[in-house]
Formats: sequence, structure tokens, C-alpha cells
Amino acid sequence: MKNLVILTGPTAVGKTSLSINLAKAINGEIISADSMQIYKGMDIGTAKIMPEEMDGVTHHLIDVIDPTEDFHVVRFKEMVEAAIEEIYAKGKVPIICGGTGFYIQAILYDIDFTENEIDKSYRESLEKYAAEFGQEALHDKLKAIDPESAESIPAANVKRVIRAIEYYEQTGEKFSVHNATQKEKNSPYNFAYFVLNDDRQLLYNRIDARVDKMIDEGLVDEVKSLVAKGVKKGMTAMDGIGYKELLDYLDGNGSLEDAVELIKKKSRNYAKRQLTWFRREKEVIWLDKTVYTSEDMLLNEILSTLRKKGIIESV
RNA sequence: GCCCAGAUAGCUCAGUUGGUAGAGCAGAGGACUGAAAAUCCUCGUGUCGUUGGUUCGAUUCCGACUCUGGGCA
Repeated sequence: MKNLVILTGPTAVGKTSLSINLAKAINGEIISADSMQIYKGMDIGTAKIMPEEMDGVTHHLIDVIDPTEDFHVVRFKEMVEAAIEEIYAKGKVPIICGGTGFYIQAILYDIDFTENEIDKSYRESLEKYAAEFGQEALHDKLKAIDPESAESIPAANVKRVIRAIEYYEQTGEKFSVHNATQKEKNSPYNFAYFVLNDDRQLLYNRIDARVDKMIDEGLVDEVKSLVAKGVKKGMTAMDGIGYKELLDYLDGNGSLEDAVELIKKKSRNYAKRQLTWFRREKEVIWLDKTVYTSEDMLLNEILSTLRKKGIIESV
């Protein structure tokens, strides 16, 4: 039986400390499902767990990619599957912990990403086309080859229009058909998918306070040192909240105060989007911090669910 | 104490030549299957500061009051 524990929730809800206690309680190892903590040298802005906080629990997929590299779900999926096998081999339980819902879904439902090289110049040519002839013109291209996708993807969402066209060009299959089949997949895992949540206002307060703390801890210097290593605006790593805004500030656009406010806002918006994602995932177990007021209560609730699902032995 | 300008959505403000009002931001909901901390879609009723007056009718005009800026003493 391929057991899998997932612990997620919006940013700043308190996943990290709970994950350590959980891992120790069930003899588990943690696999990060976080699109930004994977990068080396991005510690403060991603609220990355530090080695001394790990308390002996093994973590995978943290600090493994250089920020100048491209990273995406496909690479993530390969790496996670390798890590899961490694953990099973040790007789331990894998705990996927992190806030990137898309990545979690790719693992959980074993979404098929056909093994094609992405041709960056092709993407760029489509981007250029949209810039030159308009988003509608690009959207019309998609309509011609895959009307269903064109129907569901608005012309303004250029990124996704490009991906749908690209997918058809590469595989000869319609993107809409592919997505529909993937949607019907059942998980190969015996899993428990926990989503930690809290009162919205408390969550937002915690996000704001955490951003201030990141600045105090030297986030600006962290960004400077990344720049010194050749990291630039436009790289995937610099899509991270806190990084692109400070990059702009360091380029002389706006004040630090404005950048900080923007980082807080973007983080709040992000947390909200994460919750939207988890809400539409089926088979999710919500853990509301307003109900489970102590970490022990949370942990006990999780353990009893894991026993019921046979992921850990009942005593 | 006097003079001037404000007081309208959580915030910044627009507006109604008198017929109870609308933008931006914040916020909320949603989509998402190789950029996902990305990208995109949808959503605007609030004692129009309080209180009198004029009026068929006032948030809009007039007076007083309260508060907030600025100026003069």
C-alpha cells in the first residue's frame, strides 16, 4: 500500500512546526511541495525551515535548485517520486508539506505530463504574436485547433492560451481532451490530505507581521546577494513574492515602505488563492485552528485520521 | 478666538444644474493539469458628519453645531 500524508494550507498558517511534530510522531520524512523553497539562497523571503529547526527530521526538495535555473511541475514530480521511493525503502512515511496546490495535485493524481522538451523560442514567438496582433488574435489561433479550450480559457489569460496551443502543436492532441482525461484519474496512493486553516483576519495579521519580520531579518540583503549571483528579473525564482517587489525597489522604483506594503498585499491575495484551490479539491480534510486550539489537539486529530485510513498502525 | 477648505463604500476621492450615488484601491468569490508565490475571470446600498430651515422632495441650497486640515492672531 502506497501511503501518503499531505499537510498543506495557506501561507503563514503554521504548517512547518506542525509538520515537524507530525513527522516525529509517525516516523516520517518531509517532502516540500513549495515552488520557491526549492531554490538555494532564498531563505528569508520563503520562510524556509532552517536545519536547526528540522529537529532531526529529514527534508527533501528544499535548497536543491539554483535560482537561475528553470523549475516547473514536471521536474518537481520526478524528484518527488524518487524521494517517495527512497522513503518507502527506509520503511518510513512520506509527508508532503507545502503550499503549492498545483504541485500536490500533480503527485496525488499522478497527472501525466508527456515527456517533451519545451521549446522556449516557440513560447516566445507566441508571446510576440500576442503583443503584436493582440490577445484576441492569439486566442483565435487556439479556437481554430481546440474550440473547447478556447471556450474555457479567456483571451486575456495569454499564458494559458499559449500552453494550450503549444500542447496541441507538440502532441497533436487537444489540450481540453488531455485535461478532461487527467481529471478523471484516481489517486494511486492511500492518502490523507490535510488542509490547515485559520480565521481569515488572524491569518492576514500573521502574514503582515511575518513580512515585517522578513525585512528585519535582512530580506533586502538576501535579494542583493541573489542579484550578485546573477539572478535577474524574469527568472522563475524571481516570481516569488517579496523578491520581485524588492528587485523593483532596488532598481530605484518606489520606496521601501511601498514595496513592503505591496509584498503584504500580494501575500494576502496569494493565501486567498490557495484557499480557493484547496476548496475545490475533493477528499480534503480541513483542520480549522479556531476549533483545534492547541497543536496537541491538531496532532491528535491527524493521528486518529491516519489510523482510520491505515496509514499508521492502531495501538 | 477669527478666517478659509473639507466631511460621500473599509481607504483615497468623484458626482448629483435639488428626484437617495460611482471610480480606483482594499476586500470577497471563482478558474487553474509543463511559468502556479505564476496567470486570468466575476462582484460596488453606503444613516452622502449631526441638526434645523427652504422645498412636493435635500446627500445636493441656506443656517447652526461637531470633527479634520490649513492660515491669521
